[in-house]
Amino acid sequence: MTTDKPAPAKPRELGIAEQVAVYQREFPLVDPQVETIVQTLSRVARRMGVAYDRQLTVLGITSAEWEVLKALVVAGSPYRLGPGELAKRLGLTPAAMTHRIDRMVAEDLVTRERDESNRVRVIIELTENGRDKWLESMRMAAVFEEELLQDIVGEERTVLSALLARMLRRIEESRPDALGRTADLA
Amino acid sequence: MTTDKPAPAKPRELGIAEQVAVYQREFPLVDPQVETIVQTLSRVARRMGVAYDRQLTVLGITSAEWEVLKALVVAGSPYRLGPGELAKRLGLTPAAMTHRIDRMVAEDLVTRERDESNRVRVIIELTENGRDKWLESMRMAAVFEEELLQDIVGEERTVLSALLARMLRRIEESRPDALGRTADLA
DNA sequence: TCGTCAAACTTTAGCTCTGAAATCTTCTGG
DNA sequence: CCAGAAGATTTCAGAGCTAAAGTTTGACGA
Repeated sequence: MTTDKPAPAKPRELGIAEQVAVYQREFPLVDPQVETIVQTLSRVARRMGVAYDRQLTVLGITSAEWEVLKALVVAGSPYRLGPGELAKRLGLTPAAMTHRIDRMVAEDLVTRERDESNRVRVIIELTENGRDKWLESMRMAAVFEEELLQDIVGEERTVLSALLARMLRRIEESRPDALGRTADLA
Repeated sequence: MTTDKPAPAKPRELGIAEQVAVYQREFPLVDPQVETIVQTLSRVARRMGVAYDRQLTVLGITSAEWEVLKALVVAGSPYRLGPGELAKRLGLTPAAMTHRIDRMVAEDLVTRERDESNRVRVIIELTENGRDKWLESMRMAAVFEEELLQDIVGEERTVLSALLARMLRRIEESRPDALGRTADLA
């Protein structure tokens, strides 16, 4: 999910086929089929991000805030986590988490209170409003996603799912430094 | 392509199946198959972005800079564009473009000179170094992408390509406001 | 009972990237 | 020759983030 909201001007973009043709022109080694798949997948993901952001804007929250809501929902009832734990799960520093929580408390998305059993700790808890926002975001996303897959029907969905899963497995099973290591690096 | 470089801590993440199971638990209306496809696609795209960023780091450039290099390469030889035109193509304000170009000139990725035939205009031109960096980024990306698709062979690539293209078409052909419009919005 | 240390969060300072608006330079048309 | 438009840059301000210092609270050995 992308993070920016203000769009100063919409960027011009080539179609996939044109884009791949340009890459071939400037870098003849590319495999057109591979490049087409990769470009299409990236672009679909980007468009999805834009759509989600627009939906969140309707709800009056940012994608950064949505990530926190999601982490709390995923944690399950009673939807509580400490700032440090949230920071770990979101890949942020504790400082950034503090600021993000500040905003979210002000917007009544979460509450912040000290843990009375161990007063060093702080408990961040989802509010009713915060949970409602998350549920509504899921409702909107479900509508969007069903429309996105409208032309992919029946068995095709199984096929698509399996192919994507294989791509993901290929990335995840490689050690991070192994993937994309170029033997012919300048 | 994501924009951040410094990773303060790697976020914890559930597997796709677990993630979908959690969503089902908290929001029973989700279609597990749709959600699996969407989550997998998003995650593959995210991993790709991380991989590209790592490669660019090796080259010593940021993804913001890479976008400028790409725009110039796409424009074709002699790889020249004005700041205003670049800003339009990247979806930035001219001010942001000026700053970005400042950095890139300092790093010998592009040159900035006034157009002698119309001295209001400025010409940004790719340097040899800038072009080399872009070519090298393509070389690394090609290796990575081929590995990414290693388990998808022969006819499967055609199928995957077609399915993704259908998804993209579904997004692009909808008017922006139509996609994901929720009739049951609170 | 203390004193010291560690843990968890917050605060502060500084950085990068961006947009809006003002400014500067140069060209063009009457 | 001047008014105004076009194009780029400068200035100012805001959002987010990190690193490092600071604060509060709990744990533990002497």
